[in-house]
Amino acid sequence: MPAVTDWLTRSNALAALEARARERLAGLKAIELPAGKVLFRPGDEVSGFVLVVSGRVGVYMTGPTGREILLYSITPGETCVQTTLGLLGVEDYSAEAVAETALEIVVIPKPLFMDLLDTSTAFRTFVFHAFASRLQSIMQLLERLAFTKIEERLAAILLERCDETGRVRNTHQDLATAIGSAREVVSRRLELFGRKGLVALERGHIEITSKSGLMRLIG
Amino acid sequence: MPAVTDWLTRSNALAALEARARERLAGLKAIELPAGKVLFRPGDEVSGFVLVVSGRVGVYMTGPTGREILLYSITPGETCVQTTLGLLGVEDYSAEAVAETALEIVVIPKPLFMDLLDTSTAFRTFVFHAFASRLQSIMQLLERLAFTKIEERLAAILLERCDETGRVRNTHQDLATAIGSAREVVSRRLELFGRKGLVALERGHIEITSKSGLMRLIG
DNA sequence: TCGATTGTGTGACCATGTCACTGACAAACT
DNA sequence: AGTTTGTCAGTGACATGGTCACACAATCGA
Repeated sequence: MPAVTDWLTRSNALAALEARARERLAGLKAIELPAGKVLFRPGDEVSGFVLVVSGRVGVYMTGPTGREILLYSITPGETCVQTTLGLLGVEDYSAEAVAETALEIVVIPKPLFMDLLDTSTAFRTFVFHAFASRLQSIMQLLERLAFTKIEERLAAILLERCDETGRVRNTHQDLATAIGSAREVVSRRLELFGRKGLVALERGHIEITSKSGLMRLIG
Repeated sequence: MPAVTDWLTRSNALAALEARARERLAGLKAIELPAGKVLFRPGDEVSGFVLVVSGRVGVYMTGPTGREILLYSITPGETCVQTTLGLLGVEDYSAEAVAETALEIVVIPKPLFMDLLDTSTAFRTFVFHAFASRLQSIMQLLERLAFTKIEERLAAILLERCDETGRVRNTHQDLATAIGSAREVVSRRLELFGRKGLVALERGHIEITSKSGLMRLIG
């Protein structure tokens, strides 16, 4: 068990919080979770409002054939709207949240959450914005899924996920999930990219050899 | 200009509103709009919170090829989350809202909206629930788009949109938009349904001849 | 070292979206 | 009535993408 962390101070998401609300939250400890831990599955009971302090969570939807789509990632300072939906009494649906790195999270128990919503303007604003921007991002995902070609989505995700040296530490399957496609499709398209000299393929990762070439594919 | 309507009384969405908040809203008049009116387009300024009192609004997203998807419909007592996003300062994206029938709407000006959010628990709850259930429905749409076959989506929309006698007063294009597909695809699939004896095709509408047959396709 | 697991490559096939048409029908106009 | 115009539906050809069924190579544990 870690020492009580100063998550409230570190979390700039709640920086604007009033002193009174701050006091109420001060007692909560951040919980540490290992990478790979499943935060919730379809049908789970929701016990509180989840705030990610450090690390990254992926929220996935799985189809009947086993194909998966990454709905969104939760980064530090963000919350899991899925659980918020549950707290507000909306039935949930089939999505799964997985810790993609080691995590520190804070769980605000439902009664405290409800109380803060009523009493803290800053907290309310925070929750509203979280909702709004998540809705926004889901709509963008929908738009990409419905209207954008694989080639473009793939190029975009490669550029998004590469490090400074241009290396993308993802398997083809990871990339396929991220863009809502199938592994085989990604493999084939990557091979094409390879033949065009845009990338070099290795087992488990990809080297981008022409960033500008990929960027041209996005427009 | 219609007489001041009693929209607040008629709208059971805000039935639980406190007396004080009710007073603030009492001065607002419902606005009547004709069918076909475009409520907003991408890039429009948002002046207030929109509540539909009667009629139905369709919110569509259009792709570069001209293909359209119905994101959701707004029915009486519901709000347009798109405008709410705007009010909360989230940039909006390319969606369009069209009156599908004649409408009565109420627009709560931004300052009053903000004030109600701060002072009325019931109003806040209403807005939160609106957000939550819209997010929910958008996710379901995403799920259908990503994982469900045309046949199933088409059968579902036919059953959803038929009247008591089994007639669906929609063109193939309407149905295609509703399920996020293309007109030609819907035409072909409908012809197949016809050959199987599930529907009879006419110009401008469709007669369902075997409800149970369509239901079997959904599962 | 020997499986077992994981990541990738491939071919075949089906479902769907797109393009480019055609014709059928209905409302409006002369 | 005939003509025009616009909407709606049917169709063939083709490209893209998802699914299935494999093969094979790299990696990792026991």
